Amino acid sequence: MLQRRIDDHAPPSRESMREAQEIFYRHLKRVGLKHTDQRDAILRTFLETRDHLSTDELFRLVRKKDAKIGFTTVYRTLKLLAECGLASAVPFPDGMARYEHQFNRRSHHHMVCTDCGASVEFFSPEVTKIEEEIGRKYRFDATRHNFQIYGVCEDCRKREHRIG
Amino acid sequence: MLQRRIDDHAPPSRESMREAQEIFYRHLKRVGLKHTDQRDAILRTFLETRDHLSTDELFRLVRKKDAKIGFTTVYRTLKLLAECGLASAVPFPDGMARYEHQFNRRSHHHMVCTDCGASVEFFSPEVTKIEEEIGRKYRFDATRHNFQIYGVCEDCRKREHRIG
DNA sequence: ATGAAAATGAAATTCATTTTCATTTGCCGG
DNA sequence: CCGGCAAATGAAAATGAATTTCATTTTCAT
Repeated sequence: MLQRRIDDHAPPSRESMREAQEIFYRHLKRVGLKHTDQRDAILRTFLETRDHLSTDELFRLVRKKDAKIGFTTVYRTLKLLAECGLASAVPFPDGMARYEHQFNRRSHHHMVCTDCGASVEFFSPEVTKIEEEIGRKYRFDATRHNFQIYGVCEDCRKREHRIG
Repeated sequence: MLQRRIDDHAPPSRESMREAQEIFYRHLKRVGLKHTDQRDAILRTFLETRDHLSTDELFRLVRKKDAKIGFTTVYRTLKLLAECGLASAVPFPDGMARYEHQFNRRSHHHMVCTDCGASVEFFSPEVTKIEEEIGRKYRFDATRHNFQIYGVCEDCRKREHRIG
């Protein structure tokens, strides 16, 4: 099931695409890795996509552009993107590792429909405040947090009502 | 890595143990399943343990009490416990399915140390308030939420300081 | 007690993830 | 521009948690 993402973010401009590539290349150089066409293609595909992608889903999208790119390369590149902060894992109830891109995105959280899998982003500055407070209180060096709300979305509730 | 849990909850009294068993048996009856010694032993072991257990970890604990109980039965029983609300999955960075028991526990969340894996519970009624607000706003029938803060705990920070 | 339905547990299977390895490619020095 | 070496690639194999299968045993309503 594709985890459709309902959000407020625009497709990336050529500008921001280049900016994200810069970040990626700088990271590669820093850890002594090389710049390749495959990594380029994978980054571009990833940034263009709004959904929460599993490795396999990203692989399928990449393959449409260049059938010679293998699953393993997509898998490894996704890890690199996560390392440099361009991608981050989002835990979904289906248990598969899913990533969303984080470039130029403001802090947000997800409501996930346990029925159809759709996720709606929401924004709550309070959540970030709680992270800070708790970190201070427990002397934890808090670096990130995870907040998801699970439930049934309006569409699914209506559908169930019609059927039931 | 065992996910040690630092919390405020007491070991279950004989009283509350029986209460939890009641809930379990009622659930079994409702879905037409049977009461067995194995399920009993697994529930008891689960309730007595404070850590966040993977299926395998619970299996090892159960096996100490009764070596004849198989992994499969533990796996299936854990699912049943989750179904009737006595157990709930907690997503940890190690990616394995981990459960904590929910009987007589007040709503809480976790700070997870990404270094040593320890988790500290914290309580924040605001988080529950946010769940309600967001649910109302987006007409989502919110049933539960997930909130974890990741970071480095004080002990690990000190240890790293000594080494580095 | 009896028999139908469910439970058990060892083994097999599934499937996402990760590693291996032979080959190809990027890139730094001259 | 060239040589060489470290890294990248990708197919295939390995891993390992989660799940299913199935022959046997147990529960429980009658």
